[in-house]
Amino acid sequence: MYAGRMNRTHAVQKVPHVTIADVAERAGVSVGTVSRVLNNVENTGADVRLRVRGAVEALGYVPNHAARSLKRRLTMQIALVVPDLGNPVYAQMAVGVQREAAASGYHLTLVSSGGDWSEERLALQSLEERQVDGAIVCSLNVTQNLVRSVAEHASSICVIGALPLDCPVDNVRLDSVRGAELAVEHLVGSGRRRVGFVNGTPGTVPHEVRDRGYRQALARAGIAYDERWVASGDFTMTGGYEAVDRLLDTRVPFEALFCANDMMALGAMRRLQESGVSVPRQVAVVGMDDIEAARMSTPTLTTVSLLARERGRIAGELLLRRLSGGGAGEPQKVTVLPKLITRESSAVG
Amino acid sequence: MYAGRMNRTHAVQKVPHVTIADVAERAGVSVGTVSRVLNNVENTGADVRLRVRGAVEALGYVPNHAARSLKRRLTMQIALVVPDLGNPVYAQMAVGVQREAAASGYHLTLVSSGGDWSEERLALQSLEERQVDGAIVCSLNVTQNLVRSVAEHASSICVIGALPLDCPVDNVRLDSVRGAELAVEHLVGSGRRRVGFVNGTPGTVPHEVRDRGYRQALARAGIAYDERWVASGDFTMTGGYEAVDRLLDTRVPFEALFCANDMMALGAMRRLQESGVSVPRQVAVVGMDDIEAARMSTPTLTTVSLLARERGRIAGELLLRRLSGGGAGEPQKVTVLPKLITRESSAVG
DNA sequence: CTGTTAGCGCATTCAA
DNA sequence: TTGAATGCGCTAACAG
Repeated sequence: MYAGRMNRTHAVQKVPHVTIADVAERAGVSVGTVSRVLNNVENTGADVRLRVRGAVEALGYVPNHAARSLKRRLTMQIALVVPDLGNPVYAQMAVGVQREAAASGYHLTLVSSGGDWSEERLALQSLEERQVDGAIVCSLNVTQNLVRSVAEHASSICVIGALPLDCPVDNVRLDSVRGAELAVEHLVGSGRRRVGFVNGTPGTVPHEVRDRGYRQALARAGIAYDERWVASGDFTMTGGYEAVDRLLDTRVPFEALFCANDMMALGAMRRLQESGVSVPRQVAVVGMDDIEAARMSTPTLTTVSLLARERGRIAGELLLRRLSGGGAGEPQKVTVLPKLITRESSAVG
Repeated sequence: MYAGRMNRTHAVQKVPHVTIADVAERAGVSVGTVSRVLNNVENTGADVRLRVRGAVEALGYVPNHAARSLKRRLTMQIALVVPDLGNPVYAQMAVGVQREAAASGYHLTLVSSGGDWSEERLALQSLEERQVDGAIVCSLNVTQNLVRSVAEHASSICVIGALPLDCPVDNVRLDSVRGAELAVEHLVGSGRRRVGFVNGTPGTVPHEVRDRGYRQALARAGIAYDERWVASGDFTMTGGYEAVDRLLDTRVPFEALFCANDMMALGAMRRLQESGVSVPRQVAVVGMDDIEAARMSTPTLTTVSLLARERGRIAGELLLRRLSGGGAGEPQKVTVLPKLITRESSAVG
């Protein structure tokens, strides 16, 4: 029956919120003056300024964000919507955006949509609620309508990734076809002409894109496309492992291997090594993504970085520029070129 | 001289903000009623409810977050402060918090402090500005004073990691000593008694902690501590590689190796394999962290997970519970036990 | 059950 | 240069 005294020990003592009015009183000026001093606006008398600053200090005044937002119609917050924060790619993207935002005094709100389209909708709604001044959306599910509806609300928005044509919003995209080309060109450039290819899940966009890059690079090098060099995995390590299994079965020799992503490349290398095939001496391998594991495998994996952090940084830059410009201006489109990162798995000799 | 027409094509057409008053007028009711309907509060007439909902729909009304926050003194936002979002550990932590927050209708603001203490200060300030209702701080720099000052502002806060004694805030910590013990126990349990140890940078807390776990586990197994089994790296892959170099030089045989983190374990395995030592047949290896690369190495790496996501989840849970409880109640302390994840690098036989 | 009204804390207009 | 007054959009307390 001692319940009456429970939870009292550390009870929160409500610190009476000190407002701009308290500061004004203490400094012997009006609230308007305090506001002006705090925002360094208009000419304010040196003495008054000092008294106000003193009162702020003494009272421990700290401005109320909600009130300021309500009045200014600015939250100084932007949102980033990604499918899955747990995926290192998106985590890196978040870092890029965060840095850029922080540098401009903005805070970042993160929404991990889980690929769920209703979650995305929800996130964009918070934008409409003016909980944030703008948003960066990275998702495969951004439909034209979705973006349109938001854009019409006069909100600033930037999309990372593919976008339906004719969407009047800022956009950062990636030339992934060029990425695949870079990989193959690198392999061919080191004198290996029989270049195998482990692509991802057939029917997906990434599959399509990498296929195009692979074919174009070969064509440009004057090498005929041979489908016996090509196998498909499901973007997992096991998928890569088994794809090489099949490639090996055909007994068609190859001296290089381009894999649609690093995980499959790692699986592929494992399979090759288990067959006694030396990487890179007998077969050079190149992956795509530049995941952390690529730096730690044996041998370390040559790969094509898709520059997630950089794309995040650019998206942040575009969005912030738009915000500072009042939302006006032509939609900006930026295309980022992937970058080849050379490591041991494709070394020559 | 056509500047006058520049940037006009896509000029933002300010959609006149539709407010609760507009809805009220359209529905033929008062603003109070609209507010009640929107918040499902008190009994409202079915017909009125319908008319209001209709008006909301027709006008495309969306509540203004700032105004609501100002009035309710609640932002429905919480913050997470981590040293570096780019570090997968913290990214995972963020995922844990985010999930928990989203489930309760809260948004997550992320602050990557870069280990910079002033950044942390800044983050906590946004807390004081009532930009967020509460914060989770994960950092080595949380000083007692810092936490105290914030706690006094009646804000809810939860710290992940070590905390000065007597800090009256919620706290989630990790029993890392036990983590090291788990690793060594696993090794010893598989019949290997000569357990080498690659520790991290001497003089750091993680070094201290793992050392303790290593010694305790050995002692408990009745194995004498032998310093010739121990080397130190700097938590990098190269560090692990070179540490094994030294271990090999001493020519003191060992049949198992515990490494203070996965990166060093990967480096260690590489060095062992280059010396023709088979892992796990001749030497079993266990790391710590469970980074992505641990699942992709050859052999895959047995490791001790520090459960970052889980800690984030728990921290979120504690914070949200406190928020819903009005901030009152005893500070909660939760200790998470690391988890052994068995893979190929420590297989028996 | 619903309408009216008074602020929440601040920025900003208009006077002085 | 400064003070007074108004309202941002919404919730909640009070009347009816």
